[in-house]
Amino acid sequence: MAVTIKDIAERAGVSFSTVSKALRNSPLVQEKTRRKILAIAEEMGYRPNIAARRLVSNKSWTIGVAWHSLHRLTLSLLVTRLNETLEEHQYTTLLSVNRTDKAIEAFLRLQVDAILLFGDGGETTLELPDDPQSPPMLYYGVAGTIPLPTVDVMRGRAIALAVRHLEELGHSRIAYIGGVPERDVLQQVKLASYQQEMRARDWETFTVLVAQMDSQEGYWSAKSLFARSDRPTAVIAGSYDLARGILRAAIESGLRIPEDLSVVGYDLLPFSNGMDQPVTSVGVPLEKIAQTLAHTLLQMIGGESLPPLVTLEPELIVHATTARAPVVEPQP
Amino acid sequence: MAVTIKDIAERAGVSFSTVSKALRNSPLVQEKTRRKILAIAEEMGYRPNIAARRLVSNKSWTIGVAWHSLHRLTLSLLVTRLNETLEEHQYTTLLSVNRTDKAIEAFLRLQVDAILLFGDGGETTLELPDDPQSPPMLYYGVAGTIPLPTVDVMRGRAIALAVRHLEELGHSRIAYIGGVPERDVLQQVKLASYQQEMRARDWETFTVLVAQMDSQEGYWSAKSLFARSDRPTAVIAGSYDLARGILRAAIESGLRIPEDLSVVGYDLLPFSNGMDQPVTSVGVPLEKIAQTLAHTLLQMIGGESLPPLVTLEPELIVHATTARAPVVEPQP
DNA sequence: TTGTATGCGTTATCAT
DNA sequence: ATGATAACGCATACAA
Repeated sequence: MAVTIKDIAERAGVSFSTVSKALRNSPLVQEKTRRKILAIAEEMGYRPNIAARRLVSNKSWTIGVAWHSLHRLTLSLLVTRLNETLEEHQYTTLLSVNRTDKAIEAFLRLQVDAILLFGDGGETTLELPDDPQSPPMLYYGVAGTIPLPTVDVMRGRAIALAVRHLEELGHSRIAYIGGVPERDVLQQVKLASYQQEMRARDWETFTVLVAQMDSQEGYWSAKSLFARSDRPTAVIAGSYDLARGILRAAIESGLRIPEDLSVVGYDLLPFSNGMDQPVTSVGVPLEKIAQTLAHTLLQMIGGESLPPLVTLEPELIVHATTARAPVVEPQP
Repeated sequence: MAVTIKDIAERAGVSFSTVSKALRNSPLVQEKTRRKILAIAEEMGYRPNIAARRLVSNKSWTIGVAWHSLHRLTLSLLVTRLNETLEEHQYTTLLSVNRTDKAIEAFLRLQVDAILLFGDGGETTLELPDDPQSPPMLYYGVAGTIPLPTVDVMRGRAIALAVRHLEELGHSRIAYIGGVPERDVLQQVKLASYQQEMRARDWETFTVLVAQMDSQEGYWSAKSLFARSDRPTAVIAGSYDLARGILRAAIESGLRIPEDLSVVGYDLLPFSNGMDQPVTSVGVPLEKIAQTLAHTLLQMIGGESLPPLVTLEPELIVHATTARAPVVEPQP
C-alpha cells in the first residue's frame, strides 16, 4: 500500500489531521511540527492521493485536452507551451487522442476541472453533452462552429494581413497554398479570406489545395505552381509546414527568395524552433495563444464570467522572404 | 452537484448499494430491478465518479503514457493504435507531454494503473522513483537503457535486414541517412548496426546524420549525397519521414527509382497511411508494436509475471523502391 | 434478493 | 496549536 497521511502521522506522533494541515502549509500548525512532518513525508516518499483529494474537495487540479489530430507541428508546440503555463499554476495537463466525443466522456469521468477542445475539422458534427454539472469547456477554433466559449485567432484576418503586406510591396499575382476546406472550418476560413481579398482588388486567384498540410505537400504543390508560365510573384502558405516546403521548392526551381518570389507563411512560432530560414509570417504568436488558452481555462475554473468569445488579433512579422515585386518586363 | 448512486437509489426506491450492484451488473440483483435502475441512471445522466471508485477499488482503469517528443509521425500513429486497443479493454489512455520525470510524477499522483515510457533520447539520465508501491512501468526503447521491463523492436536487426536485402540485390555502395546518435539510444543502435554490417563485408560506409528526423532533412541530406561523384546505389533511411524526403530528392536529381537507386525505409506503417509511393521497408509492423505494448501493459496490470524484456523481430517488406544494383560501366 | 455498515485517503469543521 | 470527527461517492462484506 501507498504511504498515506496516517502513516506519516503515526511516525510523527501526531494526528493525521495535523499532517494534512502541515502538508497544505496551513498556518494552524507550528513551524517546528510542520518541518518535522514534511521531512518524514519526504523520507517516506509520500504522494498525495489525487482521487481522495478530489473526492472531498471536488477538484482534481487536472485539465483535459482533447486532441485528435496529433502530428501537426504547430499544435504540438502549442500543447507543450500550454502545458508549461498550466503547470505554473499547479495544474496537470492530460491529453486524450480519442475521438473528441469519447475524449470528453473520459474527461468527464475523470472529473477534470476543465476541458479544452482542439478544432480539427471534425467538430462541426460534434454532439456536446448537455450536462449541467460538466466542467467548463473551451473550444480553440472558429467562432460560431460549436456553442462553446471559443478562442479564435482570426485566421481570416491573418490572411488578409498577408495580402495587404504583399500589396504594399507591389504584388498582385499572389497564390495561396492551403488545406482543403471540406470538413475543416479552420481551412475554410483562411481560403475564403484569401479569395475575398483577391476579388476585392480584382486580382486573379491562384489556389492550390493540399490534403495534408505538411512540408512534403507544400513542396509538390509549389513545384507545380512554379512550372506555370504565369507564375505568381508571391505565395501565401496556409501553415508553417507548407511554407517550409514551398521555400525549398522555390530554391530548387532556381527562384531567388525574395527577389523573384515572396513567401508569407501562417503561424508565428518562436524563433528558436526554426532551423530554417525565418519566413515572413502572419498569425497570432504561439506564445500568446498558449497564454490566452491557459488563462481562459483558469478563469473558467475560477467560475469567473467570461465573454463567450475571445478573439486574438493576428500580427505580421516580416523576415527576408518578402520584398518588392519584381518588375515585369514589358511583353512585346 | 453531480448525480450519485444515492440520487438514483432515492428515485428508484431502493438502497444505494443495490444501485451500485446493478450498475456493476452484479448477479445479486433482480433483472427487473436492474433494468429499472439502469434506465433511471441513464435518464438522470449518471456518470460514475472515478475518484470515488478508484479510492475504494484502488484501480483507475487509466493508463498513462509519458511522451515528451510529440510531432513524430510514427509515434503519433502508434499512440493512436495503442489507445484504440486499450480502449477495447475498457482502459483510458492519457498522455502527458511533460518531461518524463514530471510525467511519471503526475501519473503516480493520479494513481494510474500502469505507465508507458516512450524512449526519446532523454531516458538515459532518467531517475526512476524507487517506489515499491508505484504502478507497473513499461519502457518502449532499447533493452538495457533503463532498469525497466522493456519492449524492444530490435532496431539494429532491422537495419541488418535492410543491408542483407540490398546485398542480395547486388548492392555494395549503400548509404545510411539517420539521426545523430548523441543523446539518443534509438538512433545509436541503428547507426551502429549499419556500420557493423558494412564493415563485416568490407564495404565503404556513407553516413549522413541529421538533427531532425523529418522529410525536410531527409531531402537535403540525400541531395548532398547524390551530388557526390561516388554516389551510392542504395540508401537506407533511419525513419519513415526521412525516406519520404530521400525519395523526393532522388526524383528531383533525375534518379529513377529503383533502376538507378534503391531505397529502404525504416518503420512499417499501415498502407492506408501512405499517400506516397510505398517504400521497401524494414521494422516491426506498427500494428504489432501497438498490440504488444497494449498486451504487455495489461499483463503487468494483471500482476502476471512477465519477462523483463520483450523483443519483436523486424520484418522486411519489399516494394518497388528496391531492385538489382545498376551495372557499373567499366571505367576506361 | 435487498439493505446496512464500514472503509478507501483526504479536507474541513468542529472541539479541545 | 492540535486532535477528533464527519463527509466526499463508491464497493463490498455481511446482515436481514
